[in-house]
Amino acid sequence: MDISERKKKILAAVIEEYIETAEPVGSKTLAETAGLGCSSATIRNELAELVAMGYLEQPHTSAGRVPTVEGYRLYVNELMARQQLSDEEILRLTDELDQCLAQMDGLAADVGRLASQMTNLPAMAITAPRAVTITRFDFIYVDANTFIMVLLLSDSTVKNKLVRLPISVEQTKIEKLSTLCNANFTGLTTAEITPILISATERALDDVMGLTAVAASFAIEALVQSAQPRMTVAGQNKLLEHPEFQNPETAQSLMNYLNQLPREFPELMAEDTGVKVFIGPENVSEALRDSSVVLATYDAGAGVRGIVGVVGPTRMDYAMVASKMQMIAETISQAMIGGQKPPLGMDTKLMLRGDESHE
Amino acid sequence: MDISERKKKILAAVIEEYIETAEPVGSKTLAETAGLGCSSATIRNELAELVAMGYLEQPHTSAGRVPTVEGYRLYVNELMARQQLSDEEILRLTDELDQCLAQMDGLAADVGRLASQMTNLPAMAITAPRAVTITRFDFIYVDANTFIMVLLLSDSTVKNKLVRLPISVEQTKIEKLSTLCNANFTGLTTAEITPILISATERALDDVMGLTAVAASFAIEALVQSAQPRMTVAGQNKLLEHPEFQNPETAQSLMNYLNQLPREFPELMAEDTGVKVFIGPENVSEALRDSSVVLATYDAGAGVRGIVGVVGPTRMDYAMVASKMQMIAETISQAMIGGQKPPLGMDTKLMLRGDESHE
DNA sequence: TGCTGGCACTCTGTATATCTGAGTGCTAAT
DNA sequence: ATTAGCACTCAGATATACAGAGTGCCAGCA
Repeated sequence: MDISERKKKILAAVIEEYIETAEPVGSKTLAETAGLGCSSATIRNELAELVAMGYLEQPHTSAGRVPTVEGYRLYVNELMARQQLSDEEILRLTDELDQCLAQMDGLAADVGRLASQMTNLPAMAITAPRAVTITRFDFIYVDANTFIMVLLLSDSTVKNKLVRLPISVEQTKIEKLSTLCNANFTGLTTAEITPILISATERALDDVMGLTAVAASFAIEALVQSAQPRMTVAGQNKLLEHPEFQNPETAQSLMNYLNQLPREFPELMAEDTGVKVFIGPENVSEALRDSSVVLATYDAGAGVRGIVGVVGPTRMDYAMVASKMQMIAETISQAMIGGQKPPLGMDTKLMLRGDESHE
Repeated sequence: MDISERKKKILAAVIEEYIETAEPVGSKTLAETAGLGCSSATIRNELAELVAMGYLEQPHTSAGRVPTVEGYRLYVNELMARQQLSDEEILRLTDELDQCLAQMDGLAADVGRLASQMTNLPAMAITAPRAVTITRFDFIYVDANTFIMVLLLSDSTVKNKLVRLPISVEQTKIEKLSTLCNANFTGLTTAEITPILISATERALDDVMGLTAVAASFAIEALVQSAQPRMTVAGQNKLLEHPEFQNPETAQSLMNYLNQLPREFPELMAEDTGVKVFIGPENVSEALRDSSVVLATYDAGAGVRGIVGVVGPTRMDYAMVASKMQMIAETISQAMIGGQKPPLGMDTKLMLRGDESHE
């Protein structure tokens, strides 16, 4: 069955009104607010048909109409106008992002915080790094009992560790360790740094102090850590602001879910880019069946992908949320790919200076 | 006025009962459960006196009694028996701590998570580092356009940064930069690294590329970052489990407070060591007036102090919470001071190995 | 054929009245 | 001092009445 233009208009009006008020919306208010030139009776007829078509429903015989999942879905897919962000918002957004891009490590947390702040909803952020190897080992000899290990990873991040030894060791030994590590352990994945390889290295170094073991275990730790997606949840308090979570049980179950998310997030991992909206039961997880999730995927360069998303009531301002999430994702992608990786190297001001002097 | 032994017993019984049930407790239940050999009428008389003394109160004429702040205070100070932790709990605790001590950086977050988990309450953790200086600069030359800066700070942490240059630079230049930085910027606080000093260094290096600026700004950034206390909040979802936060508004205001805590936490900073209990209005912050806070201070070595605390209803199991917090604080202190700083260097297993070979 | 005004009907949420029971304070007896 | 007993109080639960928002449908109108 086809859906007429007017029905679409009415459906959109119902949804937008419901998003604002969280109350079932009736024919009368629609006739007054939405500017379609017809009376409440006509609208009632249309509403009845929209109910029959499955886009709306009534909580009970004499209440207004409430959107169904199908209604929201239609709205999100076809009807809603993606909101234009105000200049002020865009400014604020880029500003905040600049700050949080300053340190790569806190990225997940900061992006999440940002998304939560902008949408007034709880947000989660995941950075999903790809498999990584060690590009280069360096050992800085501090004193006879101390050296610093520095690892350059293939994704251009650097890890370090201060190592204190219970007994002294000569600098030449450390230098030899460096040569061996660079020869034996670079370019390898976690699995490829085998105990056999380690003990071979140990023999080559004539290592009685376990130096190789320190180096190797730190290398593996760094690789594992990099391979581990960082996940954070921010702004849980925002949940309680929405009337559908006034019931403490509902709120609690969702918060509990969010708090244990890190362990089972993979289901959320969208494969392709862009903004995705999951409405109510469209969510895989049981705990999200009464909520909606908006996810945006961003590209952090070097094949690294991240996800930032928010959770809220099915009645959420999809237009607003979706456009903000898209904006966040795009800005991050641009900053991290287009911007020649400012977070890793130097600040842009300096970059410019360098460019000028090169000119 | 003096408080008799029996009154103390009754007060403790009331509080313990109330902690369990969250309901005003009456004379009859008291006569039955608490094993003091007297009838409900006697207890009624005693209760009336306890009310007069300010340790208990009645929500209304014909309800049971509820502890007042003074009642809780007396209980916490004198009456409660610090709970003995079970072996299983101790084991679990030390186990978890071992894991989270592995990386210093996540310490605040992990300690918070741990405290929250063990007490079933929202927890916050703060690491408060003292002022720090740079002990040593190292520059690792990767290729003509890239080098890694490594800073060893006076608190034995290491910071690093990968620097990508828009134009090439010779290794000798980097080496000279290293010498100059070590000469000019080590041992200084943020304030002491002045623009004058920086530009002097710039001239000495004949620096047209802004290398000095990169180095200096990273140095300052590292110092500032170290000086910034790390604060986290964990387990906010636990809040909703307690009946006093069933009212969404109460819960929300407290959660909002917790979420913005990082900006105004200093008031919480207890000056001296040990476990502290703040009951209801004893808290400085308005938002905490209806809740209680239990704080434990731990010593992370090198003068670094941290705080871990939980927030909950005034009706909380002080005995349980206080002993667990104390345990957490003690374990961390021991691990970080007694244990020769395992988080910074090598794992203990290795340490032992080293010791043996030295023997 | 499609729109509209009108009317009877339905149903929830709120307000009001009633009831129940836990718990008290007090008094008189031990 | 302690206890048993009794009348009293008050919050919370249950039941009832009420108002209002919204519907469905019918009959009249363009």
